[in-house]
Amino acid sequence: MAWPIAEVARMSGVTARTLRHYDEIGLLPPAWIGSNSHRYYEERQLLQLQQILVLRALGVGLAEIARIIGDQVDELESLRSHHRRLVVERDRLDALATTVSRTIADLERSRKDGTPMTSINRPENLFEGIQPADVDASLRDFPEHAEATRRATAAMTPAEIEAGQRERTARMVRLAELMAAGHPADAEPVQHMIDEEYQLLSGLRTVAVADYLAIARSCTDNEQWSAAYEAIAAGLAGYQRAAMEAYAAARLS
Amino acid sequence: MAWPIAEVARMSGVTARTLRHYDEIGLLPPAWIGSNSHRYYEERQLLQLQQILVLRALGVGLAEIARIIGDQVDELESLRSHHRRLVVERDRLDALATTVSRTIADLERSRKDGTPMTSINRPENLFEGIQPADVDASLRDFPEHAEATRRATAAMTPAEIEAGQRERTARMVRLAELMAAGHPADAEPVQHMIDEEYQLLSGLRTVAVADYLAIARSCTDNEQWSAAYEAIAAGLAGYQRAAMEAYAAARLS
DNA sequence: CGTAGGAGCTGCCGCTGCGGAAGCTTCAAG
DNA sequence: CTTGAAGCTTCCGCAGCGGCAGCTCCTACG
Repeated sequence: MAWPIAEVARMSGVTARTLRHYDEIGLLPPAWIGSNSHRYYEERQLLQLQQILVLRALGVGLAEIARIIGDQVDELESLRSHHRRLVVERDRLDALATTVSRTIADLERSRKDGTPMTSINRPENLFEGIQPADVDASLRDFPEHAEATRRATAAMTPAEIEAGQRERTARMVRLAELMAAGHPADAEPVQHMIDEEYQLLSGLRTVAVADYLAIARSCTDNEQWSAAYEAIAAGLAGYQRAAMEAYAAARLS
Repeated sequence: MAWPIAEVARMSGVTARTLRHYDEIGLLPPAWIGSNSHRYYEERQLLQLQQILVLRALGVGLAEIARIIGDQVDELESLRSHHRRLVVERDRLDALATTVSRTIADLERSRKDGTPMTSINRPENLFEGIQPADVDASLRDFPEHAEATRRATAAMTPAEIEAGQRERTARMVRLAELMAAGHPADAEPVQHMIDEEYQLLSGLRTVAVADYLAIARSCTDNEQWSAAYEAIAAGLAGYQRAAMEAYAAARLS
């Protein structure tokens, strides 16, 4: 008992184009191919198609589905990791929605009052503030770490160093957005970012709590650093310091 | 005061590639282009870039950002609609995560007990159940609506009719998934789907509450219909009927 | 017996938002 | 004079198909 492609399409609710696509990527080849090169599917293929559709409805990617079908991985295990991804993505959207609604409220307020909004990233300041050199220059305040850092950066390609710099800048901008959105320094999304930073930092060098707090102080006290932060948004240096101190108090023994 | 592309990249935290891309799609052309065809950006462009990055961080698509920048639409209004999209997507992921975790629990249980799971979509039944003809045949039960429906379908192209059939099938499969996931018939996700169905139906023909309830009864009482439902999953016909009746009770005056 | 229509096929372009790399020019420094 | 850095354009790739063009093949109808 074999069915042509259009029949299968009608039965399963997907288009024939999709079935051809699944054949093309090797996810679901037909049972056999007629002399006129028409695709014919049998029960086994339909069963697999149903499994594919269920997993797809659960948001699992086709590549992942292919691995599950091929029995190379455990369905339960893969569903569990997929669930984790779903929850993370949901939380991200949730935080995003919160930020957006706060932005909307701010905009409405500033339209009514004429109050200007917190301005992020005046670029002329950005230009003055974030010179690549100042990251290195700031190391002078931590001579005992300079050596470790130098060794770490020496092992990196220029491209990696570039990328690191970009990421630091982007991170500061994101932090400024959170600040502008009205999150207090100890709010969850902020602390989540600070945690990421801490993980990166502790990957680079061993960092004691006292050292970490010293770095936090430098955000406002070190001229180069605070200039870089303030160039992005007024008050950002103090905000970063407060966030780091809250992080140390809450999560570092 | 003009900055070359790499400088802007370092300042803003995006790559030069991204800036070129934004130029390419017309989102952010540079202030001017040098005789060596190098791109140079000035303050105005940097300010726009910051606006772009903020909106992008809020998850707004580049096309939408372009319209906002071009002042063709109101930023507030567009943010509001974006917020709605975000919430919808978040809720979708939330429901998905719930379903996945339920699926995981079911799988774990059936592995321990050897209890079989609710089976969706045995395809051989699907084949018997969902013949395109039966949708038309079922109209015999509603002669007073047959004419209206015939007129509506006559105005559609064959491709649209095809698509409609596929969508109905896909909808039934989704409903079966919700049922298998353990949602009661009056649960929110189920009722949401039923509402979509109702909107589609009332777009096709005027439908009174009594008629709607008659249709609900047909799900189990009409042989063709119930066969189609049961072919997808055991108990689906009764589930659909219960969901429709709950919908009528809750939302139709 | 010719032809029209319908169902199938292959193959290519399009969407989003870039990343990555090849292969070229141009400019300043050693 | 040569090297290196920085810029450029152009193309391929990613997920998951949708939608077209242009071909073949089979059946039914006049």
